[in-house]
Amino acid sequence: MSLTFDFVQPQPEPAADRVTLFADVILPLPLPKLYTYRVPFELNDQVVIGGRVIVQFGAKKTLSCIVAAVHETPPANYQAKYILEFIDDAPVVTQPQLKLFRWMADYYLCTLGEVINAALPAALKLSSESRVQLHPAFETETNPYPLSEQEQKIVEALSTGEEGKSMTFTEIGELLGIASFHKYIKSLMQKDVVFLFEHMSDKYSPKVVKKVRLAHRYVAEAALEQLFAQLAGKAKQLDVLMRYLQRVPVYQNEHSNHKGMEKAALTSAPHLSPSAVNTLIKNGILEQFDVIVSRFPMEDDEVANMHFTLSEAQMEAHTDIMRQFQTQDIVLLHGVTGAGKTEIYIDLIRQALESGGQVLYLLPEIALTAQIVTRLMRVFGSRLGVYHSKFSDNERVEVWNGVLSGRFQVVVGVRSSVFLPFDNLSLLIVDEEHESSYKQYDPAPRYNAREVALMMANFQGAKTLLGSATPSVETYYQTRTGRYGLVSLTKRFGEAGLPEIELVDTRKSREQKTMLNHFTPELMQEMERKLAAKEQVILFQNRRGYAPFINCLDCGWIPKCKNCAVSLSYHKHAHELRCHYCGYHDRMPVECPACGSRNIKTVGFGTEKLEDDLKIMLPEASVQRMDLDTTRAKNSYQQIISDFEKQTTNVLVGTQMVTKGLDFANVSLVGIINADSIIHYPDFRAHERAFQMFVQVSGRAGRKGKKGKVIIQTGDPQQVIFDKVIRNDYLEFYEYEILQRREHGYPPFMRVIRLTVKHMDPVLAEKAAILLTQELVDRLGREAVLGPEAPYIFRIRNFYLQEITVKLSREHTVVRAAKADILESINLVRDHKDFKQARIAADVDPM
DNA sequence: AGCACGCCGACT
DNA sequence: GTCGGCGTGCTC
Repeated sequence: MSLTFDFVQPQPEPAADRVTLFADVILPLPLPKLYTYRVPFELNDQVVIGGRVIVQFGAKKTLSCIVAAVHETPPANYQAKYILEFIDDAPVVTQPQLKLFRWMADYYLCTLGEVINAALPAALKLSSESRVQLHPAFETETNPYPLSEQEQKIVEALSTGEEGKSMTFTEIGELLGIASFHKYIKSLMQKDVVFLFEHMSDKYSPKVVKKVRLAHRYVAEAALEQLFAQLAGKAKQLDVLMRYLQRVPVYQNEHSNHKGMEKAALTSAPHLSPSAVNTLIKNGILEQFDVIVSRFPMEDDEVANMHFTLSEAQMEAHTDIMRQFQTQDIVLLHGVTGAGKTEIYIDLIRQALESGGQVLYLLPEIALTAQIVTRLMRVFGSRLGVYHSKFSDNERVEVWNGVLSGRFQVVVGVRSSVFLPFDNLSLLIVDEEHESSYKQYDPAPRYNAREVALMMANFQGAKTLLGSATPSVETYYQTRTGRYGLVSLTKRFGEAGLPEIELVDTRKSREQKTMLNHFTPELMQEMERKLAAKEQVILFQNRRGYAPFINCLDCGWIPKCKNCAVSLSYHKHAHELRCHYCGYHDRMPVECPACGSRNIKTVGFGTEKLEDDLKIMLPEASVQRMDLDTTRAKNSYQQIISDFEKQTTNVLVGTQMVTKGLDFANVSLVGIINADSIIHYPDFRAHERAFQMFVQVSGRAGRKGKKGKVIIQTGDPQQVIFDKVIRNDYLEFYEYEILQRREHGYPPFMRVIRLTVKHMDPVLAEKAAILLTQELVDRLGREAVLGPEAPYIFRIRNFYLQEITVKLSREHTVVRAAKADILESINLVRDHKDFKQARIAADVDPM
């Protein structure tokens, strides 16, 4: 039910001997502290910690917020306002959540309001909107003021329909078809024709299905016979009626009529006339009624508890994990791609459920596919909730409420599912734990879901299994220190051997002029061979668009984004130049705006160009591209995957999206088109990321017994990292990388906090950053602070950037004290009169 | 985050 | 002379 309500008036002053309660509320705003409101005495028993209340904040705003605490201490320096309304009689945010959210705000240097804002599905955040209603005293006949045509329209709309009808501003805008209608409302208010009031509404609306059933008086057999006689000659209506009786056995069981059937099953049936259905309803033969249904329809647990057997290696790993859980809260399952980690997870989840606890299974967004959901559904049936970013708000609220009510005991979800109201978590699984997409980069809270989930597991006493074929250096280090357990699964499931990896030197090919567009002859030949054998190919290129920039060959002109310090990428399909940082786009010029030349060339290449080239070079093959641009729509991602699965497409070209979790049995070749751009990235994690990407994408080659092949194109095959990729030697990579980290003082040995100063004015950005650095150095010491420095892309969305990196020892007390110092320094700069417009963001553990 | 209060340019 | 720009401060 969509609950709507208007505000109650503030309560009168309570008598002195009565208990006066105050509630500290979390406003969904980036404010550093909680605000204290007074509970109207009559409603004392309605305050619920974790429940939503409505308050007036400032002169105009009415907001819904969460009660964080209730107490009897009146604020010393100000008069608390009254809470206007209580929405929930049970917590929407539970105590364990509040504890976790506080930890998040603290750890990630943001406000509780920001955490709440990210946590609550938008549909749980009430919005206030102004509504317009006809003044009760208004009558058209007695109205002394003349009304304009537009005003007349508004009055008409408000007086049609039931008494006291109201409209929102948006509705009025739609009615008049113009944006600037406020003047008419203002004028109508002055003439006492309408008045305004504030109205809050829950945005969640349950899903309703229209059903039909036979009107009661026809249910008896005799009455039915009579009805048939009555409808004789009305063939279409009789058809509908027959179909209804076929589906609902009214003859055999009169009670079955009560539930009826879905109206859509009649109106959209191929041989039935929708208008005949409506005629039957109009004539009172069928009656229509609404039923509230779940957005996650689940027949029953028939499908559930499907069993499968683990392989011997999986069994062993499973036993080992359970054994380690006896002494260890966190275990890393290091299993090569295709080793069958998912079956182990499923078995552990089943076990956890049997003991009565909740389970959270975290996956990166691109790995949470229909494949995995279907698989889990078959085992866990209606106990499984799915939390995905492409879900609508209403769907998210249903998952949220389902966890609260206990309907969903297992949730498989993406990053944001760490916000769900678990209170009895017994198992946490973080698959692909090394994934950087677990980290939210912008806006605040800049949290890492893996770390938040680990903290939640810690608070609730749950065991955690981290899974990866290429664990993050930080996580693997913890297994070395003994803080995490370790289980390794090194054999691929079902006899599939590891792919053969070949390095191909693009520099040599270029010198010999044997390159075919961006393909070496080796890769080209291999592709042709595989396609001839009716096998599939995946090509990985970590850059979308057609070309990263275009260039006038006569005057050297390169189009740049007007908001950011980057060149514009050329997107051929849209025939546009686009900025990948702010979304700015412009038509592709026919001639150079600087010199008028038509001699404009594209430079470099992205997925779109590869796709284009391949369509010409391999005319027989069907080529599909998978990147941010081709997967924006809700189902396009799934469509691309299923086309590839069905082998409608032979070659899949894509960005990082193709590296994750896709299991295609027929892929025998993976090509990495430009390995160098991934390795040479100005960041301490560049090698780790490169290693992970290469190994993950290689894992796409060869499954179900077929040995796959991987071709890596590089200008420098001698780089150390390749050697480890080729031998798929994670350990060796780790040993090499951990030395670098120790030597240069990076995680896991040191903790990094990145501060970014943004300002529209480049000079002020730099000055603010220098001041911030000075403050930090004063508090933390010179050696802890690096920068300030303008990043490689020094301007984004018209803001000039400056970065400061703080490195801290990992000791808890040090970090805690340092964070207080950092906050103090930031506030100092913020309060400085010259830097009022500077924006400062802190990113704890950046990735 | 909004929104109000407060000081400097282009208009009736 | 005013209307309105957005810069700064506050919201229990």
